Amino acid sequence: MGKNEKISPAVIRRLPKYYRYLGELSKVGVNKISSRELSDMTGFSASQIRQDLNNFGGFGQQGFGYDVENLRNEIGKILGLDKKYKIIIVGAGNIGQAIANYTGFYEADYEVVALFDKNPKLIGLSIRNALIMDSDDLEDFLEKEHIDIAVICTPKSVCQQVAEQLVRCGIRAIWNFAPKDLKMPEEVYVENVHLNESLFSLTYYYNKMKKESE
Amino acid sequence: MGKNEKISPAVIRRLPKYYRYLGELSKVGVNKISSRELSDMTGFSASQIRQDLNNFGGFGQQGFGYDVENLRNEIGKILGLDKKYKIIIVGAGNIGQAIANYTGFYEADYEVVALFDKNPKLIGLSIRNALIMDSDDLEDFLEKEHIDIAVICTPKSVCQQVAEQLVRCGIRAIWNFAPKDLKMPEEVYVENVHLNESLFSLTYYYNKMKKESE
DNA sequence: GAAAAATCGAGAATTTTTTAACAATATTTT
DNA sequence: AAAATATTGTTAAAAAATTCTCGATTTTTC
Ligand SMILES: NC(=O)c1ccc[n+]([C@@H]2O[C@H](COP(=O)([O-])OP(=O)(O)OC[C@H]3O[C@@H](n4cnc5c(N)ncnc54)[C@H](O)[C@@H]3O)[C@@H](O)[C@H]2O)c1
Ligand SMILES: NC(=O)c1ccc[n+]([C@@H]2O[C@H](COP(=O)([O-])OP(=O)(O)OC[C@H]3O[C@@H](n4cnc5c(N)ncnc54)[C@H](O)[C@@H]3O)[C@@H](O)[C@H]2O)c1
Repeated sequence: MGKNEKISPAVIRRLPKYYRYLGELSKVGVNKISSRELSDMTGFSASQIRQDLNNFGGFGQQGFGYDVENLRNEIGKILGLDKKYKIIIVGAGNIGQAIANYTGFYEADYEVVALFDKNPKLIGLSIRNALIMDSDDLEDFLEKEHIDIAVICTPKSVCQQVAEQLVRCGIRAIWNFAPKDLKMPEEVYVENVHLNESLFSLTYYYNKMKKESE
Repeated sequence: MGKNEKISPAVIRRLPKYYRYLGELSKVGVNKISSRELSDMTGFSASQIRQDLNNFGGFGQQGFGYDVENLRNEIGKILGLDKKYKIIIVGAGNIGQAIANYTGFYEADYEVVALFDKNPKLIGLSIRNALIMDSDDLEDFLEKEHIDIAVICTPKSVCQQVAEQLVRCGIRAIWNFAPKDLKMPEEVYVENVHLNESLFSLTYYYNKMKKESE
């Protein structure tokens, strides 16, 4: 499937956006799209879009454009959205519950199988078919069930030790919401959602704009 | 304060990370740090750290390093974390409530002043001193109160119209959690938190690693 | 107190990413 | 059916980001 070269992270982060727009187009019955039109929608340059896609193979047709449904499927396959993923969430507080409650990852087949917490008041409750379990039972659970992705929603004070426990039990993909960089072995991929950093960037640009408009 | 050139977004996104590590160092009593040590902690190269900081002025001392507390303050000033910000949240569902409940933006002075929702069951409730108000009262509220940042936590179907309403009422900074790109005039800064895209990237790298380890 | 080591800041070199150019190919028009 | 138009894929050029190098300066060692 495509070329063997290393694909830059910037490319990978643009793919989900293409995928989303293609999904919207598909939904409203558009079945052909050019890189130029996609550029107008996404804000990325047409050239960049073509370049990005050609990292993985030629999905378009010269003189014509791209078939919306086909391109969407191809990008989905590249990202792995054609497969099913089982997820657990560790830390069933504000963020952990919000994610468990979320039904909008529909585009792909993600299933939150269980949550884990150490707070006895939460243990035993359910969120959309997923039970909140005692975090003491985490290791036993992971021995029995195959889980693809673990979401860390604990306080930052314990996120590193939780991550290490997860990795010991075979987890290789972590979605980390705690504001700390996990130190992990190479074979584990960590995707951080650092909301503080996002808000701080926003703050910088907010102030910059205010200054400029003075 | 520093030079007039345009600073790249990549630099701005690294500053909050430096700021966080410096805060941690400060807390444990370290008061001197070299770009080399900061490199070991953050994973960014020492050269890049020095280059980044020199966009804003020379905060270090040759042969010595950087004063932790001083550098942290300087980065804080660059980001604008020395000022106070009033925030409202539109959409008091899962994510909106999670953010309102969050006390971890402590590093700077952010205050969630109010939430807005159209669900009568939510209107009137309070989250940490912030009242959930009727979204019909949003415009009146914004006329009276000065708000710096609006957080959009509504379903994506209404996020564009909500954003337009906010901008009409003078909002210039939006933190958007809805999975859609807002079309906004130039003078409005939008910081997107697109969790779907983050999860899709994670999925790509998870699959890539699995393939490589086969 | 002189020599050695550490370190920043600045500019140069390198690498990576993005944009532009254009030949090849498909569609549409006349 | 020929000409005009549209559009991709690919290669080249340009721009941007990162890393390297090194002189200047401070601290540490002997
Ligand atoms: N809520 C937000 O808006 C927000 C924003 C930015 C970052 N974060 C980060 O996300 C994480 C979660 O935030 P939150 O607001 O949901 O916090 P929270 O306090 O609501 O939830 C944390 C949960 O983790 C549980 N927990 C603690 N130790 C545990 C352990 N060892 N094993 C399993 N569970 C454990 C707690 O019982 C609690 O239920 C934190 O690291 C926070 O800094 C949250
Ligand atoms: N929860 C998650 O984990 C998650 C993940 C990714 C993206 N998101 C996005 O974040 C947004 C919020 O998600 P959520 O899970 O909190 O949803 P939610 O349904 O829990 O909350 C949405 C809230 O918005 C309110 N609302 C609807 N229309 C409104 C309007 N016109 N004005 C004011 N309020 C209005 C609803 O009454 C509801 O309380 C959505 O766009 C969702 O796609 C959420």
